[in-house]
Amino acid sequence: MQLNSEDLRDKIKMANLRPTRQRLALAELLFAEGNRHVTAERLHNEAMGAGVTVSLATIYNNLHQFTSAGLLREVVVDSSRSYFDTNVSPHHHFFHENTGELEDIPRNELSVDTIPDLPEGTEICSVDVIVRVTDRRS
Amino acid sequence: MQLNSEDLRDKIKMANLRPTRQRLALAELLFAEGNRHVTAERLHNEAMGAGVTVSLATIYNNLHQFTSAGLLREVVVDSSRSYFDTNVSPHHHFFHENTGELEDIPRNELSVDTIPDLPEGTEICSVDVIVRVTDRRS
DNA sequence: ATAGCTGCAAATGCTTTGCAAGGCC
DNA sequence: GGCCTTGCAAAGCATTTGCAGCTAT
Repeated sequence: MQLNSEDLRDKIKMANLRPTRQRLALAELLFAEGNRHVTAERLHNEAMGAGVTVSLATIYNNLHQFTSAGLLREVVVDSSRSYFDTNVSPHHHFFHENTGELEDIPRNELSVDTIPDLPEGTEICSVDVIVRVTDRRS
Repeated sequence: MQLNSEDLRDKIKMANLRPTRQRLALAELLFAEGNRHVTAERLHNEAMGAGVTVSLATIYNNLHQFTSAGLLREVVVDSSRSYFDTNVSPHHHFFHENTGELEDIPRNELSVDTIPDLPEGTEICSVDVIVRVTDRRS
């Protein structure tokens, strides 16, 4: 999944968002190649490193706008940080407790077999599985 | 699982913690009857309501001490709040997105069947499944 | 032109910390 | 007495908000 500037522009337009300088730069970092899992802070650092001037507030704005548009998915793994995943298809995660890194579990490698009876009057919104791992002998 | 004051005192002593007034009161609220899922704020409110003077800092101290002692388990479901579960045996959860309520999934009603290949050099720390539900038609 | 974006700084909300006073053994 | 606990207020952090100025269309 390799996207060029044109593709990114389209992707943003289809989400009814304006292709501003900052937004394009963030989209580039997020979607240009393969799947990514980022925190707001990390993305901010990357943007700065890439010579793009973006404020942290704008990072948050855009991450949430992308999420609303279905271009990103928010993953809750750590109560102190928010992670955003560029892979929006249903799948689960490994979370490295040591490094704070998030990694996809290939779709075919994990599935939830029995679906429990739901509480009265509710419907499933999503099923999230997080396999927390640590370095061996730590 | 009905515990009286003596049982609670023992439980606390076994965790190498002192049975102070606040700690006993919190243990009472948490462990006296059945399983519970609480946030620090909720527990604080309950304590106040029960006429027990406890500061929020002490609530956090004790929740973490109980957690370290294996009497509680922290569950990450919402990036803005921490939940503590009095059920420390392995099990999964329903999370009501509307109410912020956490509920156990009976052990036999959900299991993860295929275990994925772990990343190199890591070992499983825990497997957390959260079934997020919303009220029907919301 | 105008509706949407952006940056900054201030505000927020949950959680943690520092430290003096108090309580358990 | 000594050490663990507590409470308060202040600090910390990630995230959000208000608002004036900027920018796509």
